[in-house]
Amino acid sequence: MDLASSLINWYESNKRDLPWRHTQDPYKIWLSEIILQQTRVQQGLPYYEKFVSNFPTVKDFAEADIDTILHLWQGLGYYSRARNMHVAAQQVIDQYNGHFPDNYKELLSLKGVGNYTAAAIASFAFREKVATVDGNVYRVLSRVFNIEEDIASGKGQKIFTEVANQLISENQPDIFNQALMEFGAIHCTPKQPKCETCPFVQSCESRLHQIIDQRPVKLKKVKVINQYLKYLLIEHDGKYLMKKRQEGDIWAGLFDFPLVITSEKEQSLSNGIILENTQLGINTKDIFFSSEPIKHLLSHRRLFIEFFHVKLQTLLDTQSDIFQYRWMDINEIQSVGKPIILENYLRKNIY
DNA sequence: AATGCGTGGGA
DNA sequence: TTCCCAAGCAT
Repeated sequence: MDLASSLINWYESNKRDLPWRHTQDPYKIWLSEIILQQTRVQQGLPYYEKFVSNFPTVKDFAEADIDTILHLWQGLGYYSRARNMHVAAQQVIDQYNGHFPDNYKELLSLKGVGNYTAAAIASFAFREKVATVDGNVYRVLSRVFNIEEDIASGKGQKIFTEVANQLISENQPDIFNQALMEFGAIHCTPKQPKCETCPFVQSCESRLHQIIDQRPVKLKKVKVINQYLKYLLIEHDGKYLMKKRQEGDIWAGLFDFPLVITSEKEQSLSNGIILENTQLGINTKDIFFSSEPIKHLLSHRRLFIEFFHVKLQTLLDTQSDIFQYRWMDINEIQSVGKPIILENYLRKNIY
């Protein structure tokens, strides 16, 4: 039996029951694929349910307020996915008359839809014969065929895509795609793959050479930098000063408090530094409480975060609006998307 | 082509 | 604790 057939057999008796496998609605497939980018099923599942029930159709999604979408996305990370989805939903309404494009090529034109996601929607919603090449596929193929090419390079991605399209089942391309990814996700796992019960153990080339743990080859290493964030929780009359984060940095589109960022650990919080960072005339003597530093890890940064509570003696004379600051009460703060570290701190200390 | 973009879980 | 990562994409 060929690899595709064995894989499909394995899939039929081992697949997980996931909600997006019960629909052919391209909108719901798209939603699930975006949510699952760089995200585990367990983490993404509740978000998928939330979004489907809040926005049953692409039209609902397109007409929604971006702040509402980001609030629902809160905690899932990579927030550009949500912002891009909002744009893409409007593309579907405006350019495709509300009907999802039904082929790989046109799907690629949607914001936030790249090679993998376009192939996934084309395959699962429209049965187009195109291989879905994701991290699982890289891993399985690199092991079974002992492919040494770096999966992060353009050349590598081309090679793996060709191999996958070579292997894809003629009659059931969609099932084949699901099967290959599912096999990587729960059987041919990054660590401790279940080789003992693997249907391909006899022919797996990297297994034969005992180099499973060296596949796939991934050369790029992310550089992690330290940053020290000092948040100012400026309170007056039950409201706090906040502003929406702009594009070009982490948490774009989410709301947060005025803050001072330093790259040095032992930077004291002087009036000058606060003024320089926030443009606000806050005086350190108005700080009545400061928290212990909290460590927050991003894939590319190590953040050490402190919270400084400020009670204003007199209302700020600033024209806050020119810096896009807003006074927000607890209800408003709860209703907008914020970095998870803020949500956690607020739940513990303020709400 | 290389880099930036979150969060939570497991070894 | 630290590291690696989990169904990528835009620039």
